[in-house]
Amino acid sequence: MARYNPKEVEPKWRSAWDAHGVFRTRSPEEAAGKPKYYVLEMFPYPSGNIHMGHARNYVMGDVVARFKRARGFNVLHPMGWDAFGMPAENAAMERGVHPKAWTYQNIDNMRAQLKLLGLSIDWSREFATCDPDYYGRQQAWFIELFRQGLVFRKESVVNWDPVDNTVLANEQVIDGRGWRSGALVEKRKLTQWFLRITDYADELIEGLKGLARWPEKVRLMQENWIGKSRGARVSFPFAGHAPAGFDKGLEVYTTRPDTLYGASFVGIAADHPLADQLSRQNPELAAFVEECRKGGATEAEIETAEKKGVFTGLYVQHPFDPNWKLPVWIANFILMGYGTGAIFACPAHDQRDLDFARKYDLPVRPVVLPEGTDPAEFELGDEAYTGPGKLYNSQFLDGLDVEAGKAAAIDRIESLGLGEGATVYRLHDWGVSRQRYWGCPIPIIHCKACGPVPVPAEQLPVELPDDVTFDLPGNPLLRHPTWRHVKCPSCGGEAERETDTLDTFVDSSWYFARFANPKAADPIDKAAADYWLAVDQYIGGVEHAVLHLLYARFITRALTDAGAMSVREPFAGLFTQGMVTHETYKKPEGGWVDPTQVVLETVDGKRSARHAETGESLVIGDIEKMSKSKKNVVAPEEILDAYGVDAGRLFVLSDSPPERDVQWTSGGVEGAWRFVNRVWAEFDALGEAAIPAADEDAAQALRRATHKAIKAVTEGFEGFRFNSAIARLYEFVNTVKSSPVEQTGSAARREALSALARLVAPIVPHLAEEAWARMGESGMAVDAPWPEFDPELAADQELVLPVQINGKRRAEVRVRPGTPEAEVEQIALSDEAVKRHLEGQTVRKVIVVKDRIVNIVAG
RNA sequence: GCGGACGUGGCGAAAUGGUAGACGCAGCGGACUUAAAAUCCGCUUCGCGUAAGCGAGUGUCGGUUCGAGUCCGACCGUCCGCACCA
Repeated sequence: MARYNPKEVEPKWRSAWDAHGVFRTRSPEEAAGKPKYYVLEMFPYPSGNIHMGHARNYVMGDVVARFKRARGFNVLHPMGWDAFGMPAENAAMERGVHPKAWTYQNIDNMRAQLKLLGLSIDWSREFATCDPDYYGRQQAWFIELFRQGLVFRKESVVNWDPVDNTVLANEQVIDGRGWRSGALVEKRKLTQWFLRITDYADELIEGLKGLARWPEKVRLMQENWIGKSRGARVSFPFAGHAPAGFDKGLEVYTTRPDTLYGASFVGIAADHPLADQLSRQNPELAAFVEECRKGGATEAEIETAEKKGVFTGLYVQHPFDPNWKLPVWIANFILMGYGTGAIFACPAHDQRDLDFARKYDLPVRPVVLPEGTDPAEFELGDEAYTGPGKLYNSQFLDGLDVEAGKAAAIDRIESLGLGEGATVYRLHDWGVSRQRYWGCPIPIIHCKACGPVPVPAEQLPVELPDDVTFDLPGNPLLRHPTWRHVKCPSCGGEAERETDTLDTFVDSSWYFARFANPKAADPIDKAAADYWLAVDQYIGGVEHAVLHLLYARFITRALTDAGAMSVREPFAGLFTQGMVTHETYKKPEGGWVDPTQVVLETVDGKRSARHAETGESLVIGDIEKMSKSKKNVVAPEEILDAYGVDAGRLFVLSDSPPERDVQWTSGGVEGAWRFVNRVWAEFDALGEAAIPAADEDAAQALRRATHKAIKAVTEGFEGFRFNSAIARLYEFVNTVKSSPVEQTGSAARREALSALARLVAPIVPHLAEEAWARMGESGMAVDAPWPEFDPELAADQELVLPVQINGKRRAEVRVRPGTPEAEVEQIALSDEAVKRHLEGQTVRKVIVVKDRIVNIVAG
């Protein structure tokens, strides 16, 4: 009996899988009749190394892929690299390596690391988004969308990251800081390329309803992000002379047109064009606008920020009453980026408006009366009333409830020609221009005569030049001596290439479709995409809940509408997995300590830590996501080296539900390693032939345990409850081990082990192969069909039913499954312990839940 | 402020409204060993009790139910997302 040696076993089986090409994806024809299943994990950025978080993500996907394979699905499980982006340029600037060399080197390194994990990936489909083969196709569809008007150019105020020297999308600004650099974002005016995601805003919200296998949380986050609101645009005509460009009045957006008769003033954002215009003549206004700009909508200072404003001196007319004049204020709480950047204020029914009105002593006029309130007694303190009620003080709206009032007000506004009902989104069009080198060149040529002209198809891909320098800040493409100087494809005149590159989120918004046929001449092979898409199970971190997952849904729709494929939702099932965390350790005087340097002890239930070398006692810190800065990182290689891949794969799945964070502990991985050995020991002890067991009852019990385990584990994998499935496997192994069926060659035992080898295969595939071979099976475990259970054997033959008296468990009775209620009642009532507890009481009622429980109500 | 999730032993966690704590970690006891490691066996929610057993127990308070960790309401706490969104 030899101890299981993963260092020999694991590479052997990986080679065998390779040699037999078992993970090569089968075409629909080859797979004849098998249903397809597309499993995909969010592809990694090639940062240089696979860390434990990657490992957990890819192992989860691999368990699904292997399980579905065994269950008879034709599986697609590919891998690629999200390879464009800033870190490559940072490396170039810091270390002088070329971004391309750095990236491909990292890919080679990480591919090798991933392969060590024994993943069932079809590596023949691999690509990186920085391959000209890939980004050239991206340029092709970009041009197609440009022709369709989904790509456009406009000057706008953009988020400028002063550290990365580039523009960021709204989605990439977090608390006013760049998502990658962490630098405070500045506002700049630039002409940029945009994708018209707002055209799909409604559809993107509607589509969420059909995504039954997405986490509710992610659907909500997307819905909130798109932020649809219904209301009205209303123009307030200027009283007297209208400022230049505002002949039609000042257009505001409101969701409460029913409260128009409660209007008190009209407010505009500090960066509203009108504020701009007025502050040029009025230093007081200019000073206020400047103050707002500085305070910025950046930080959490918003929370404490006081409502502030300044009167412009202008008045507008109320839309329903030309004689009613409302003052126009510039206010710091109005955002240019939402609606029209202008509002009408109804202080009685909006908290911000009320705060403002109280501060500047503006009128507060209630127009919504809560149910059952006397109009004479209804007064407002410091809290606006935003609830339901009947409109009053409102002329033609009097007596209507809020919803009817909105409709009536919109009707009137429309008939007066002053506006219309409108839907407004928080979502803005997606700015995709980045002033960076290491990205997909935007395939446009700017010609003074012809304007922006797409690069002709035969000139694609527009490749990045290799000879660039990173010694100066800014975009190296701008400094390249020749690259951008070209002839206009339209008129042949002197022209310039666009030097901006695409946001890397564009690269990742269609890669899943390219995997259907990564060698296709077209960006997307329609037949292949229609066969494989949607992705049946997508797995990744929740940090992409809005960014990547929203962009991918949008691009999929856009490309489908352009005829490239047929699917509208790219990801039918989404699973967001938790992170891998680790306890942190620090020196009393500060400074983090690597876990490998820490010795842990438990004395009288108290845990303590000390430094392995210096003996210095350490502080046990919080459990946090593994990160280099906290030094609480355990590299996958260390684990593979010590315990083998399988133990590592087992542990990352065993200790927590997959959607939750899992805490890495050395004890936990040792437990997984013990399990691997316990499983192997059973196979190692196996005899050759199948002979009848000596003990028929024990054999039957083992068979029952086997079929129960198959049922439970199968259900666990189906339901993404890997930790529960693993617990059932531990239980099963304990049962097999302690079963008195000691004849290692008995039929019942062989059946148990045959099932065990296949049940553990998705999680510990190398061990499963070794076990399968030990059993003398022909072929590999990876190709073996999933075990089926016999429902009769999986069911209990005898049940232990608890008997409760007044809800307290007092006894238990043994019955066969399916015993009729009346019979169970009799058995329960005649039980000695039950009788004892019922002494001196009358039985009022007996509830028997078949095969579950007996509850006797007595008193 | 708005929206959402969660709260169970020393720890990670299980429990279609039906025996709370499966499984694992840590701990304790034992076997094997000259010894240790490894391995194997047993115990391990808390309190009282030698034990059989009794009592308490899933953040707090209340409700629905024969029966609530699970459903409903209020509160407390933790985490996540959005945040002056008109």
